[in-house]
Amino acid sequence: MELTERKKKVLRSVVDLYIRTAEPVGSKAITELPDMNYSSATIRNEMADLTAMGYLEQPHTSAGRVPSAAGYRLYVDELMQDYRLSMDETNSITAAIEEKMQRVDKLMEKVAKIVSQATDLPAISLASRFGGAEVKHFELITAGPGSVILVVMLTSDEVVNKLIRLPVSVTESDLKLLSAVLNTTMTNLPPEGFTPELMERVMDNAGPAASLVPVVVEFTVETLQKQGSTNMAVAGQMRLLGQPEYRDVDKAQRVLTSLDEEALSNLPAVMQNANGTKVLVGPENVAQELKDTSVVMTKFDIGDGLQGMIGVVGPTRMDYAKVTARLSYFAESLSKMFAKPEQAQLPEGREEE
Amino acid sequence: MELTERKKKVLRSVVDLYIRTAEPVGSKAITELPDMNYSSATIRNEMADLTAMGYLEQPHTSAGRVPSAAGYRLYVDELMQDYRLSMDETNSITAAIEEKMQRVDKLMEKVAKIVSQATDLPAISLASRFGGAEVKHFELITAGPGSVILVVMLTSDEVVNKLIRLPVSVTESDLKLLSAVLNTTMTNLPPEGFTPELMERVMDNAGPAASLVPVVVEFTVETLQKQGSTNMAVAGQMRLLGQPEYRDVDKAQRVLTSLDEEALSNLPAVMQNANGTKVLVGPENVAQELKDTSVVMTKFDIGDGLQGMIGVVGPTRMDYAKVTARLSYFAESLSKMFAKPEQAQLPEGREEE
DNA sequence: TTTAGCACTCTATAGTATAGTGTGCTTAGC
DNA sequence: GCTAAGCACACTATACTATAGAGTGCTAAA
Repeated sequence: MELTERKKKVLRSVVDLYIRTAEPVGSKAITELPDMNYSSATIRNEMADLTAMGYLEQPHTSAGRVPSAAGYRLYVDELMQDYRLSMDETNSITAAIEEKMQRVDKLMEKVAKIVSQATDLPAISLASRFGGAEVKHFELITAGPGSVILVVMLTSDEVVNKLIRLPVSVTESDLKLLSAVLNTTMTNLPPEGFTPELMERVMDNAGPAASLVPVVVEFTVETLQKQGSTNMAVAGQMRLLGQPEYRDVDKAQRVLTSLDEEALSNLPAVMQNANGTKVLVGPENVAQELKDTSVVMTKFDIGDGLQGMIGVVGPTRMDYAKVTARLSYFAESLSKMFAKPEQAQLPEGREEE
Repeated sequence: MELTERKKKVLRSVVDLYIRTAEPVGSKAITELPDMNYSSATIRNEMADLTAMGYLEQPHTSAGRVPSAAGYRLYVDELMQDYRLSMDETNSITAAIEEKMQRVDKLMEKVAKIVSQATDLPAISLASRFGGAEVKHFELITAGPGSVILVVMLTSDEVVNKLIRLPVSVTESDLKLLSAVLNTTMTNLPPEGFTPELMERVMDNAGPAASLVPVVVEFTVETLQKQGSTNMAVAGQMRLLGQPEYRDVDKAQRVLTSLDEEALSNLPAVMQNANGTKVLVGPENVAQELKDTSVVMTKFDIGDGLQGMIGVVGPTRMDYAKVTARLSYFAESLSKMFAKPEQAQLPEGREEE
């Protein structure tokens, strides 16, 4: 059977209506739409065809139609009308983003919160690093008797520090010597490069401050390894409860629990090669718990080896047009913000507590 | 009417049973308990008395009894049997805690997660600072052309840093001069001490690196102000959905939303003068959304001017004995952990991204 | 090709009957 | 003066039935 223009129009109307009402859509409701000058019988025939083609489903014989996963897919790919963001919406998104954030994890939390607010759905945001960092520069500073501050600057221009307490005091010149040794031998190395042999060699040359070396190495390796990790935040989980398909507490709990348990960690993989906004309709989701749920995701650029992603989780019957529009605008605004040099303070280390 | 021993025993049994079953408790159920050698009629009389005294409530004429808020209060204060943690429980709690954590906010997240797991209820954890910090030491380090790393050590022994980018290069000796000036004039000051006049005076003496001063001051003041803030984490919100009293999605959503929106920020105030574990039964809660909900909280010591608190939110019909036992054990273990010096690495600044 | 008409299916809702649980009260026993 | 047994009464939860309403599919006519 061929998918005529009129069939597409009917399908779009069904999806639109179903998104609005969450109730199965009958033929009469379609005829009442403006721009639909056919009788309900005609629409019924078309709907019967669409059902046969797999785009619609019938909960039971005498109910209206509901879009199938394939129906949503077609809707998202071809039929959906672009949703235009109102000035109010863009303004509030922009305002929310402009608040400066200095630490990636805090930023991700904030972003997830805002996205969730903007879409009234649970939102995920994550920042993953591609390519590991190496150490660019070591510095050791005296900080009172028995205390030394280690400052490590990475190739990604992030700066981390650690307070080291010693049983004995070391002089400033001892530290200077050690710093020099560290900077000549231990910079520009991947975490695997910090072998016991290297450490031994450094300790032999490090002079009186040699006892510091193991602590320095341990901290550095740990830091480098953490560089490869992903920062993820989930926000607004409970907004899912507002959706009629989750009046069933058990169902809601299943989905929400899976959101919490980082079953989402495979989402970045899905986005790897994708560009722009990606929509995963129900069964297209890998995670079993999300088979009944749709995910909309989009990438944005943080710069400095960081790849950001924001996404939203909701019922398959979510307002894809609105959600994708907001998400895209969001991603764009974020990318722009990080491109502005005076705002791009992000990877500069900043410690709160 | 007097509250005889037997009445207390009946009340305790009713609360215990109701906690277990979440169903109104009838007189027959009580008689079937071991150690209850009275007929149902006698129990009925006692229950009628307890109802008259306000400790029990009747959903309707021919239903069993349910504890009132006053009933729970009495139960918590006097009747509750101490719950003994099993080895398994203490072990799993201890194991969970021993994982070292370096940053307060991350630690609070982790703690909230564990507490929620241990109690199967939503959990809150927070760390609030009493007494503001001041700057103990400034240090400026060159980090390649046009980049300077500012390291600030606070009186609390926390270390924070910031990468500053400059349009011009400054020499190491310029930075040394500036560091010295900063250390003589701007240490041991509260945030209000950083007046424009002081800043001007410092800039006059700072030599070629004077342009750095405004950035340094802004960052320092911001950091000091953040010291006073509270770190808070909520975890396991969706566990509330497992409780039968929250089968009603709307009710669950109301409570969960209030958990999210930091309506809990006044909880620390409640704990201020309290010692040990504190239980807030339903209407004793200040927050309107929690009137139907009980909160159990306890304090723990992080040291270094930080006060920790963990708490759990659940239906008034929660297992107070179990929850308070676990919470107290938790708090104790955490306090102990922070008291051990080799574990107490917490306030030593550590930056991830 | 479209549409009007109609019989049919299915659901949601209200109303009714019934079994079961629990109470309060009265009365009898210790 | 307690305690217990018995009984009428109250109320809920559950199943069952009837009914209205919405929507369909099919047929036949325009």
